[in-house]
Amino acid sequence: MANLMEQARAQVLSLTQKAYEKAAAAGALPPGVEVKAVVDSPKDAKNGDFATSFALAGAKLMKMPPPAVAKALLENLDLEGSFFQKAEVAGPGFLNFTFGPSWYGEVLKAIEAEGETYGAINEGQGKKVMVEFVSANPTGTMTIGNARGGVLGDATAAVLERAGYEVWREFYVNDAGNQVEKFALSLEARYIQLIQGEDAVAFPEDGYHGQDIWELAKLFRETHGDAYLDMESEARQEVMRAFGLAHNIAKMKTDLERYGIRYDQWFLESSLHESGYVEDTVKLLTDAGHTYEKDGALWLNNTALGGDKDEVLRRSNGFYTYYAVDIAYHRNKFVVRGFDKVIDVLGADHHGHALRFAATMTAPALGMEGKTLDFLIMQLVQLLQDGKEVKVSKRSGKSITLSDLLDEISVDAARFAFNAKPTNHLVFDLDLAVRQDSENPVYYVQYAHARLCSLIARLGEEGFGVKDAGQIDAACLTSEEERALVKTLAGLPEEIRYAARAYDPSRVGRYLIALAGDFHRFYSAHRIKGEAEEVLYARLKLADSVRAVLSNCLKLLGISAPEKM
RNA sequence: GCGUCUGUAGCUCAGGUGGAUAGAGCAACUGCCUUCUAAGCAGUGGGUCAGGGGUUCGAGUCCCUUCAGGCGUGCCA
Repeated sequence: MANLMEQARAQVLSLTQKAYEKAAAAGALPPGVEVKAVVDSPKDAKNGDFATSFALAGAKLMKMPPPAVAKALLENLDLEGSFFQKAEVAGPGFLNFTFGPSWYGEVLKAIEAEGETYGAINEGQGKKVMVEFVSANPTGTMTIGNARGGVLGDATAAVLERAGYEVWREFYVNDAGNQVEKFALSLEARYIQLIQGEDAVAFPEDGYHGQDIWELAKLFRETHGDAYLDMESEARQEVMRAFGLAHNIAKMKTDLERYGIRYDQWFLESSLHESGYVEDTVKLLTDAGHTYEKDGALWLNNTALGGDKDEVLRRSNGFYTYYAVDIAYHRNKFVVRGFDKVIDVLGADHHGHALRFAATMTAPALGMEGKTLDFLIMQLVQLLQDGKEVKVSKRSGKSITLSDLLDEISVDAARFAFNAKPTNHLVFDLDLAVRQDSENPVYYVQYAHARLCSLIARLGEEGFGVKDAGQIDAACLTSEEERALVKTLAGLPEEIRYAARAYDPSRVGRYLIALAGDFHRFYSAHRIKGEAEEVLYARLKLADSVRAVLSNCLKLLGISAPEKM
């Protein structure tokens, strides 16, 4: 798991520190000064591959002008045995370092040695982390918002795996509670209306008005006929609820699999009720003095735990609230199943809940000390079609569903587009996503991969196979385009680290665009076929490394890497 | 009101712990295919980083404040 960027950065720091000590010993700089220096990668390639602000940061303490400090450092700098072949003073006092050929060779060796797992780091150290995402209500179909949540959750999980965590993907199925009752009532009403006409029975005021309920009722009638018409309402609702849930859950599984998402577990909310775990959890909080009774309901004293308001746990009608069940569910995740870290991917309409809930989880009675619960809150998706906003609303039944979307655009395009930004407000332009041309960045990246495959195959036909990294001469890779390409390749492990820390897989998407861009520029500026053999083999190896990394990262995001386009 | 997210090019967005001349894609315009895939490349134009203060060698980035917008603030989930 080589992270050559990190190693190089550390080298700059230690080389500079040694140079300072040597200069101080020689009397060129004042001794004993501790400098908090920063090493970064200059935007402009003219300023080298790495730069340190050591002289700028230390100048004041040393009571010398920054360029003079930098000059003294440079005079005492020894690059022997390092990745660097050159250092110079520039600008207001930066010390700039330039890579030598050995470093380029090392990068290609690392990619070859690690193959499909190149970029992997061990930040997670095998810790168990659960990513819970989508968890759409089984009372309806999945929306564009779920499409985004699906990609965000799945790609975050993938990035965490690459960062060394043991990841579990989970879908929480809300197959109990108020919404499910409304769902059953709505289905029942539609069923009766189908048989006896729309005026036969009133549709529940706060029921689900969507077309999908009609279709579900029709399906029920096709399966069971009119036999349930004369049944007692309560029993009929129970049958219809079970029928509707089973159908919708199966549909969600199918749609998500089509979208490239597979879960380790579909966790049923009802199981928490059936096992008595909700009741036990509430009792735990009550015994610990976190609750009180008011107006016939049982309340959680959440303000005492740091929340902004109290929450009802058990309603006056005796039913537990979603809030109570959610506490039980999270206790199950951490205490029963032993996850060290849990990430919940939620829509922005849940962020108030997330803040309150985080406060609740600090209650010592729940036994979650040392555990981490993080929320990944995404802003809602704004859908554009024909340049106008399409309102997404489940209640009106007018939403565009995930399966509608996948009928329009490819899984690759959808996954790339929804992974374009971290969690903030996202504008999804349907017309743009549908277009299969260069305006769509996914094709820019895939095209680079296809181009490479074709190029390597063509050379192979002519007898030029890709050589081992140890057998090529990396010193041939001297042009600006080649150097930029290798540097981008070397940056993947760092990119994975940042993406994993920030739960931001969109970084990988942007990395792919950058890498594809570097390759296209290289391809336009240089040729491989027909060059002198040393150069040909070095460039061919570079090309093959780029191909491997593009494929690797595309697959990480659940996007295909086509060999032809 | 309070909480929270957001405000960077005409549009959509990047900009680790503060660093050199604020970037990319799209859109507009101009070039480049007898040579490994033109779904590509090169170039031109485009900015009060929402406004105002502050911190310092140095601020899009940190602090304070004002303004504008999304979401939340249910005995819903």
